[in-house]
Amino acid sequence: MTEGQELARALRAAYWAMHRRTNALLQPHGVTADQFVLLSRLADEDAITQQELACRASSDPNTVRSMLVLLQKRGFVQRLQHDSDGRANCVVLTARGRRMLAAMMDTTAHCRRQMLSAVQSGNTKDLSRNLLHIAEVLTSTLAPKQQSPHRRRS
Amino acid sequence: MTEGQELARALRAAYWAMHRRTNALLQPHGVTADQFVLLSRLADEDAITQQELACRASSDPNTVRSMLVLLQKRGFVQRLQHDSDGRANCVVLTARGRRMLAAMMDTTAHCRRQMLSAVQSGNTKDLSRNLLHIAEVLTSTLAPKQQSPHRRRS
DNA sequence: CGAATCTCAGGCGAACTGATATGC
DNA sequence: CGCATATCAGTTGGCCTGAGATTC
Repeated sequence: MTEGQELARALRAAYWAMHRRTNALLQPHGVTADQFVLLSRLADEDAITQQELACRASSDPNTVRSMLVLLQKRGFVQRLQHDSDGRANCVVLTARGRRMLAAMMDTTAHCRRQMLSAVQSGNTKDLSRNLLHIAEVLTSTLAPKQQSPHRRRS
Repeated sequence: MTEGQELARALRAAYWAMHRRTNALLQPHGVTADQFVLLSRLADEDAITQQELACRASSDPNTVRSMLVLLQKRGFVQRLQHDSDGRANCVVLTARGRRMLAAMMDTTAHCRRQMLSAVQSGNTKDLSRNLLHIAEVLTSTLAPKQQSPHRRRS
């Protein structure tokens, strides 16, 4: 019965170790680990809405907005009007944002390599899939009525 | 080369899913997920120093202190003078703290079960070990000059 | 002496809540 | 109309830094 606790503890330990290490590595760049996550997720697929970005970055729309405002001031991202939906914004990486992201990727490459090498028998795919599955199970049951973590008037 | 990013992303997704879910479950108790972690780690081995507790909870001494002050006000923990070391405090769970912890454990039991069931082929031990190994690798190299911020000197 | 442990003050990024405006 | 997306204001818990006091 303590297996669940062990897993929870290990998950927390691994995440915070990664987070702290990334923050320390990125400090010279003047960017936080969470901002790095946003830029990184944004590079996967450009021109997505803030909500979509929040979903991919395991964050929420309000937090993403304030972070984007900051990143936009520094010229890393740009928010454009959506073509077909007047409500939405399209977030895109600027050329400067891409250069910065490349530099950050380089800085943190060794850290990622360390993480991969720490996995026994090298089945990192399994590890990632299991983690994603855990996330899936826990978020899908967050709001029984709807999946997205949005309020609903009762 | 993107495997490291996938792992990092999956790790973040799983952790935050767990954290948000736990926070939501514990909200009626008036306790946060991080406070739950502290009490839980404290139940493993009572009467440990704040620094040791910070290490086990993947946190830092300053944060642990402020959290303990809050938990002490509510009567969940007590901080006593260390027997042999005048500098250190011994943190112990009160009877009320143990009752609250038991209630919280009960509330979050289903969540932990969900996490375990989400792991394919049921090798949760491997998963936990891999995660702990990742944490170990990343923290041991955090400060090249001095080992981990709170490690016991042999 | 230096090193370790805790306390205290302060700042800050990020998560969260709630309300509002606007477009679907 | 309801619903969805984004903005804005404000609060909060927790992470972090740096200082100081005390003890080993």
